[in-house]
Amino acid sequence: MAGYDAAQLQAFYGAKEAETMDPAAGLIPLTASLLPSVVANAFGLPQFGQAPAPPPQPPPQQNLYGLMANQALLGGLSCYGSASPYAAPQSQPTLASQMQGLQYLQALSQMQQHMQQSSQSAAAAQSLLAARSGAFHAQFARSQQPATSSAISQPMPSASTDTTSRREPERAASGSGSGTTTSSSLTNKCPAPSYSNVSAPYQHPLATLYAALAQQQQQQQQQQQQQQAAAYSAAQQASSYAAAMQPYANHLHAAYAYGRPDAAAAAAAAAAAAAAYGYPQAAGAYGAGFPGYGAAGNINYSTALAAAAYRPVPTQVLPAPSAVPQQSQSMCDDDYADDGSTRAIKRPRLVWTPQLHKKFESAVTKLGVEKAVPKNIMQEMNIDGLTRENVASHLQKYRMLRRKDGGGSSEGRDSDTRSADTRTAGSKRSEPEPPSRPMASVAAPSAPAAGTATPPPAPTPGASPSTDGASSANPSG
DNA sequence: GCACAAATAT
DNA sequence: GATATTTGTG
Repeated sequence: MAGYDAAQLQAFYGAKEAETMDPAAGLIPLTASLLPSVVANAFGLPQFGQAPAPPPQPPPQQNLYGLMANQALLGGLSCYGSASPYAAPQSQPTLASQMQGLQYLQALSQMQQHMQQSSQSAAAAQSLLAARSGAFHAQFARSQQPATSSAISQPMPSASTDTTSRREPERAASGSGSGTTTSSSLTNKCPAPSYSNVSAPYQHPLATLYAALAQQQQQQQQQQQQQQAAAYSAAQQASSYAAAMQPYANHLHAAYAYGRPDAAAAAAAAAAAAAAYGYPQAAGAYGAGFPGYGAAGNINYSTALAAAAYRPVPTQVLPAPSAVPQQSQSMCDDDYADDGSTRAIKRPRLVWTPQLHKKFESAVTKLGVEKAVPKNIMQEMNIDGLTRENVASHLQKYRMLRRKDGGGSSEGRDSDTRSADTRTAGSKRSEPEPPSRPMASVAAPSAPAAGTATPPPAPTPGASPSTDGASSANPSG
């Protein structure tokens, strides 16, 4: 968010809220400093600093969301509905005619307080989160004995009682594992439709996941900085594609970074999550195992982990496509087109982590150049929530890089398999290109053995029920 | 419906 | 600008 100098703003707008501002902050968010005074002036309302202190928020209930959702970690998450704790308090019955404006100001005040408190108490909150998460996880594991889904994908039961209508990823219909997958799609990023019983803020489904990855990234960066220095240079020479993919090694999309650079909080959350869910933190999620970084020989690949690398935490599922979700509070504005229509639901941005990319590469290599089409790759990868579009997009980039790379070495594999069979509509641009090289990075195609043999180093947390129900569906088998 | 490339969004 | 999603075309 753009910051504005408080002094300048006050000088310019004649704001009288100096006392209420936090001088330490220096930069005051526009929404927290400028708007209140403007609104107040416009409506002839009391100034920000004169407004009665907002009532203390009721402590979050010991519900499932409360356990997992740490307010300190939710600063930037955009999925706040009207029931958000940041919403205007409903308890100032006087001055009815001015209440709306007043409440608005109070809401802003609260929001600012939250922002400040969040950053200050992040560490403390984390320890609490860790403790509670651990306790909860054990408890949940006990109550979910026959759970079919993984602890990663289902760290907590849905807050909504309606679990019958869930929106399967489109690939489910494409035949692979329809009905066998237990997790949700990437699109399930919205909170429960009913906030009535949820006092704690909604946790972004991807938050825990990416937080965990962030933690892993931090640890590994420290551990591997030295190795990478040497390995990376060597890898670059070996494969320009690997070099092109370098950003993956450290990539944590900002969109999922809680909206603010609170790395400490994220890391702490990751630690808590890792502890609670038995993430193999040592099994590098970033960098390690990514071909081209020297650790190729030691893939230490985990299907569950790879899946977790992007799979959301399905705290809630969307209504079935048939029942077009009305513009209810259950929907995030960010999920829809700007026109506000419920028609277009934006797909959450998928980050292709090194693991994910590795699996992608393995699938491509295994399938061969000819059969490496989005659908096949998707099935081969057998990752929950991954859509054909995701794969297609990545494949597009993958091919482009390969081409750009000069398409040198041809590992060939079964390139001879080229037959019209798979070339349904594609005969057109089957590029007379050279066989294509498997990307030196693929180096160890057999290592992960991706789709077929998955049994990876199970996290083996005493609590977590299973590594991943996904292992169930093995489409192309 | 699928694959692909280009356009668009973040 | 890089990366991912969406759209248009065959």
